[in-house]
Amino acid sequence: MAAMRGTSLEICGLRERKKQRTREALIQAAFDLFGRKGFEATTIDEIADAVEVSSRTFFRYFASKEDVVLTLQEDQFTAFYAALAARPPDEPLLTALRQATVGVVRDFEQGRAGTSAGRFSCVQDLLRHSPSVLARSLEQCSARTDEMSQRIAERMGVDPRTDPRPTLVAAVAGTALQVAVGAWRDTEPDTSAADLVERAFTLLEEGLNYPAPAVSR
Amino acid sequence: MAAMRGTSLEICGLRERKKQRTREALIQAAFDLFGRKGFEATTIDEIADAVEVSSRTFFRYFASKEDVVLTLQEDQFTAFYAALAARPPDEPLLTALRQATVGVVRDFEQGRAGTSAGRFSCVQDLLRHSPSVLARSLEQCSARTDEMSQRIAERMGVDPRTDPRPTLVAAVAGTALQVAVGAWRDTEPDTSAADLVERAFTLLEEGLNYPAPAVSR
Amino acid sequence: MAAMRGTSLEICGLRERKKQRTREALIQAAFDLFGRKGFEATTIDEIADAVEVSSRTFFRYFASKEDVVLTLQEDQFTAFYAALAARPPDEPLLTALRQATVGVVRDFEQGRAGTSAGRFSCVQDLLRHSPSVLARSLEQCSARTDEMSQRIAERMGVDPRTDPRPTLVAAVAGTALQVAVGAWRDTEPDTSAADLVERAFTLLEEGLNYPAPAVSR
Amino acid sequence: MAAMRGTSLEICGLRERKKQRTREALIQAAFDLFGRKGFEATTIDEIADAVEVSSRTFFRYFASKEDVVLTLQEDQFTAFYAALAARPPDEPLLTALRQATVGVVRDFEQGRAGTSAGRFSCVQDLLRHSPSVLARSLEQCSARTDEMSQRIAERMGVDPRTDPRPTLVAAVAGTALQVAVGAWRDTEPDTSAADLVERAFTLLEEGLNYPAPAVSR
DNA sequence: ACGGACGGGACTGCCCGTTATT
DNA sequence: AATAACGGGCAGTCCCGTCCGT
Repeated sequence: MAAMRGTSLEICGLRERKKQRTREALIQAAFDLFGRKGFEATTIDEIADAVEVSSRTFFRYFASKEDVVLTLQEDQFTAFYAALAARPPDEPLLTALRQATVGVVRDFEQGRAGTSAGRFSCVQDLLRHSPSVLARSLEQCSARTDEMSQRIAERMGVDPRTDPRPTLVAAVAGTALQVAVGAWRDTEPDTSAADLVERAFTLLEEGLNYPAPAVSR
Repeated sequence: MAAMRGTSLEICGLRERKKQRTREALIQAAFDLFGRKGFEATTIDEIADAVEVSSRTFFRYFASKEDVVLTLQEDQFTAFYAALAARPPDEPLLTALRQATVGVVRDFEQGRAGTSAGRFSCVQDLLRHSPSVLARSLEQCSARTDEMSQRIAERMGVDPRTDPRPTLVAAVAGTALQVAVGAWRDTEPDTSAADLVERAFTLLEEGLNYPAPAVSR
Repeated sequence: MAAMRGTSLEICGLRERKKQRTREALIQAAFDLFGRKGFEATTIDEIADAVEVSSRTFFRYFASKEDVVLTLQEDQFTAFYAALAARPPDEPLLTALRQATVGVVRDFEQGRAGTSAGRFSCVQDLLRHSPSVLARSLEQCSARTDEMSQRIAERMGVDPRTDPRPTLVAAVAGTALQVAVGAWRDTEPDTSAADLVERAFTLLEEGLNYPAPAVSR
Repeated sequence: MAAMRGTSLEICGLRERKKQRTREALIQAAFDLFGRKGFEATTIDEIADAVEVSSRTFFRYFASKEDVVLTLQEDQFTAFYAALAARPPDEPLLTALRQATVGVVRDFEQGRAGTSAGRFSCVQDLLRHSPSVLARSLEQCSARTDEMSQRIAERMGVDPRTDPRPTLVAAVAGTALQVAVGAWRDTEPDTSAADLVERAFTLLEEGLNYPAPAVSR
């Protein structure tokens, strides 16, 4: 009666399909409105109206207005985990993180990563101009730090509950990414975000404990 | 009518004093209620009622409920800037940051840093249990990163607009602090937060690019 | 500085007057809509829209939709307590209750008892057709029964905690009133409710233990 | 497909039995939850969850949350009608009502009246602690007053549409019952409800128009 | 028959602009 | 002129009850 359920791509029921369509429509409508009127000026009722559902339904799909935006980050995290797992196990840690991160950023930047990729720069704009989105994004990132720590600990072959290094590396790597993306937003539009990310991780690899300048002043 | 306003220490007017008292009373009442009923369960009306002002007045002193909590962090940043400036100029960068940070944390932890210090652990509890407070705190921290970058750039003798390193170091140092405080919250109550902070910065100084384990499993 | 505040009639500020007007307008609009569409079918938004305030404002004046209706009962209770206290102390109990009740009903029925009186029959309809209003009304009445018992006990010169009679009389009198009003709703529009109430109380005074009919059928 | 459905006693099918079990389980779960958290605070979802059905299914059995509670009272009314019809026709009215009422209460109180009887005191607890349940119950009682009036009118040999007395007696008798049960809830657990009911009806029979105390205080 | 999705209404809290009061 | 009360609007939650696919 239930033939083969397992692959994540499987979209058997009529019902599931409708849900996916509603969800995607909400995201699309939200991004449209955000782009046109700004994030704070867009009300949830407007988003819901655009898709012709009730605002109540919006909340069945997203816990808050910010969550629509964060959907994209979810995908990025997922992609990152896959990329990290694909790195050769004998690579030094930060090198592997750099390679994985840069690869994911490049994919999203160039729209190679599915539906959500095309909204990469749009999300960056929102993060730039809407404090509450930024706040939620930061929150989500730190919430993900636990999972990141776990994966890094596995790579290092240590226990994250006793060794503080995985957690620290996870957090620092996340920060480096944020700094790089932040810098990217401040540059000309045609700069490659991936390049800036690569540079930031390279600095990390080289160490940050810069000596005081030889000639003081 | 406004004679000589300039020095920040000036607390001459009767009016200013009353404002300070109202402000402090609001903070005190807020922390009392937060401690007793939790952050989200406490309404602004309750805080205002406890001090016998209107809730509208609350908003003259704080932009939001979260801001009451973040008052403390302001003090910490201020203290940190002073501590960093006091480090000898020939110290390597991360070493100076470590010394400054550890000193500030130790002072607050031990209640040596004025009125707000005694609420250090209370704030940590709020950060732990109230997502919105955490979000605002993270937001505030990244907002402060610009100023941090500037100070670090001065120490390094470079221009933060062309050299990405100060910004990266500022962000990474902030992250290290957060990770350490986060770890501290998960330990027994009598652990020293300052010690954990020191350890995190020491790891940073040593570099994070750990090699892959010799025996691959 | 504050000249003579004490009388309940005092309505000095422009503000208070506006509040009273808003409140009264909400009540009026609510009753209009209830009358036209029924209680459940009327939404708070509609009431608020009719007065051109936000629905949020509605809730500043009434805790719930039902509370609009119960406003009237408050006035009736207050009037009744006054009327009962005014009866000569040597009147038999049910007689005093009858006189007080009939007086109050007559005043309300004829619109002599302030603004709310004109809505007497409308409230009765609501009580009849809207379960949730009835429920709240009954709740309010039972809450008031204690107070009624107390007043009756005082008149009887007994203690209501040991003597069951005051409570019984209070409840029975309330029931007689309800029955009379219920019968009145089923009659032609120009019947006097007060007359029916008077008749019901007279029956109570005469005793209800009717003998079986002499000729059984 | 539906073999022989006619007699109400017929409980042949496996399906019907399951339905009865579900229904009974819902009632039981509802009463448990009402007792523990109160009526209002209990949601239909919780009741449904406790029986492991969807809330949708709940609505297949009961039109609303209140209906669960009122199930029991239905049985009591039915029993009362039977008891009243069994009284000798030459008994005075209130006497007959007293005998019938006391008998029914005694049966339920002692669990002699089928499944629902065992929940008698449970329902009383609900009536005691949840005003809204009480309200609903009163509402149902008033709804039943019409039927009661009819039966009483038959006994009196009059027409209830022209003679107000049957309606008044029906309502007053219901009130007396309520007052008695209310008083019973406030006494020690082992008091007999039936005794209190008997006392209340006796007071009614004696008349309530107590003279003013000879010595006015 | 069942249950997930949905609609929609009640209600609350936060925050802010306007406006009356002192 | 300073202050706070009032009102508005939006986010967000909860719950009831229905529609429709399975």
